[in-house]
Amino acid sequence: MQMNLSTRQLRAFVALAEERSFTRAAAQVHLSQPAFSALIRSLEEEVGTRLFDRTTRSVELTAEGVVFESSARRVLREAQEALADMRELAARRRGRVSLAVLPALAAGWLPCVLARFHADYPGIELDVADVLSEDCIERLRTGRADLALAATRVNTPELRTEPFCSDGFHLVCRRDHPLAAKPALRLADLAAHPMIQLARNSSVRQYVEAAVYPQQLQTVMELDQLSTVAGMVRAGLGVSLVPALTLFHFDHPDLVTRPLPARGLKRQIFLVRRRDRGLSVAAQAMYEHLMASLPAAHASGARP
Amino acid sequence: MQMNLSTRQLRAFVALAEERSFTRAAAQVHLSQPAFSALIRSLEEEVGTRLFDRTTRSVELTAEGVVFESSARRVLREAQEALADMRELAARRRGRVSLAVLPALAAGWLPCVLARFHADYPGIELDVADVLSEDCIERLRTGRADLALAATRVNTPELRTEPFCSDGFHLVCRRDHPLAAKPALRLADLAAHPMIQLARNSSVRQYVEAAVYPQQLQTVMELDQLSTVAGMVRAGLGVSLVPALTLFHFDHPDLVTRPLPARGLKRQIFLVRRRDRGLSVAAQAMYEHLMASLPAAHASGARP
DNA sequence: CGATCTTACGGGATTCGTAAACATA
DNA sequence: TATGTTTACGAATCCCGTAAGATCG
Repeated sequence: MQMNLSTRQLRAFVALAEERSFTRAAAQVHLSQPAFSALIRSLEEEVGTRLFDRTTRSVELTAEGVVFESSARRVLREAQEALADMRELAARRRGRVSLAVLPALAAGWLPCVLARFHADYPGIELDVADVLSEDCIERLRTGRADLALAATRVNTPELRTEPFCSDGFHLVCRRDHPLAAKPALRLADLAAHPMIQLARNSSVRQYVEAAVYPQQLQTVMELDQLSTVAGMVRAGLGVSLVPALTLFHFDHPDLVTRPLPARGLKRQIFLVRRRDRGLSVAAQAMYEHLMASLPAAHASGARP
Repeated sequence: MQMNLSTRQLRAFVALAEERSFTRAAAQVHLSQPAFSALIRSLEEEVGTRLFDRTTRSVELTAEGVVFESSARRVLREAQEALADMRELAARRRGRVSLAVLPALAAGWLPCVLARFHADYPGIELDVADVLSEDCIERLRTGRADLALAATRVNTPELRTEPFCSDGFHLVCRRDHPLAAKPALRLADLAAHPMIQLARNSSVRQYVEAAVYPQQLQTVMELDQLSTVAGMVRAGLGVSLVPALTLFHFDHPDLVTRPLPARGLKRQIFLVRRRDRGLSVAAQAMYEHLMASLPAAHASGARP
């Protein structure tokens, strides 16, 4: 009892039920009248009974046709809606993208980028998690994120990593600090000065420690939030070393930021995605948009 | 943006979503694998986007495919249900017939007929109105009845009448009445005896009056219900003249029923239906069943 | 007789299955 | 290399439109 039914048959049926004329209904569905007649006949065979009583002068629904009409209209409408929904997704007029982005990028660089994305695709919902690298990866793994911008390279069978941008480090100190005016600033110059550091599990800290190794820095304090770091530096407790993308935190008249030579100390930002499944249409649009919006190599960070 | 979508495509989609393998899904829908592949491709083109991420090793729904799946399943299910319902109607396993039948037929003859009909088509609902001829016709005209068995011939552009059966008349009297034993009973013999009559708007009364015209009968009483007539006759108030199909009302030891000669006094029962619309499948089945169950010409009426 | 549905039929597009090519683990 | 999907292609089928036929008012 394998049946087949097409929306064309249903459209023809509905048209005929409305027009009560093969000729007019055929025109409505852009078919010759005999072809239309055959279409109705095929539907009646499928259904197993006559749906219309036709004489040369009048066309009327049979009792069975009346019963079928409501079903036919409902099925047709739902099919059309389903298809229209899919086409909206395909046309990127609707959809949803979930991002997991390092807080530094999320606060400084991302807002303008997403604003432009939203202007291009106003119907696509955005879900941004501004979390540390580790959490970014976890969200990707559990499917809560489509794309992640994180600082850790992941090479598992399920995740795919590609370089996104690199981020030079800058010294942050008070305007009156000796290093603020030193001509050729180098990493080694920092050893003599007390440092305000970020927490050990932050990617920034790991980059810094790796860069000076085996040398060690004088850590006067460990903090979680960069805005707190800014306050401490302003208070003269020490200097700090942060990626260029986070410099907007230190945009203050009392503070000076000075770039360090990129070689040796440069953190890499990666774009990570799942390997097993492709990107949704919306996520693909986001991917392309992100790739076209790479932050300037040594940018001082866009302000929100 | 004229779209077309067939249940075959939806079945293929659902099969592939379940099986996650073109080969297995193709087998499930009885298609060669390449043909199946083309079917999926056609659906994806219709929808406007990829629905499956396929590598040679794995087939998975895309994000869009996941969205489509629920719609596809719903549309497919509703289409199948609609078609199954129609086939049940066509197979006469379900349906509904509305009859309008003269009370005489409805009480005496119809029950056995409908019992057999119901045994043949247990899924078809029956709606019987046991009303007088006039009402039968009215129900037909307003669409509340599919078929009517009435005593009046109707020849309008909307109704079609065909003879169904004829019904001879019988005298009903008490066993001790003079007419009970009269050898050759004739219509003229009744003139001398007081009659219990039915109401003037009943078809029986009209037949009787027409048959004796221009002669007149002695009307001692007019009643609406035959069972009341039976009581009156038993009480010795008079005799009565009723169609054979109603004789079951007079099945009593004190009463005698005697047939009158059929010529001159015989009422015709007609089967009436609408002219504009055909019969539903169920009504057609009923029509054929009724035609095959014609009451015996001079039957004394089947007992319920 | 006229308007309208059905049947007949030839041409063209679609779809099928087999076989070969291609891709990934 | 083996499994499984896509491509290639000839054949069968289906579907369309034109033209002729049938039917009811």
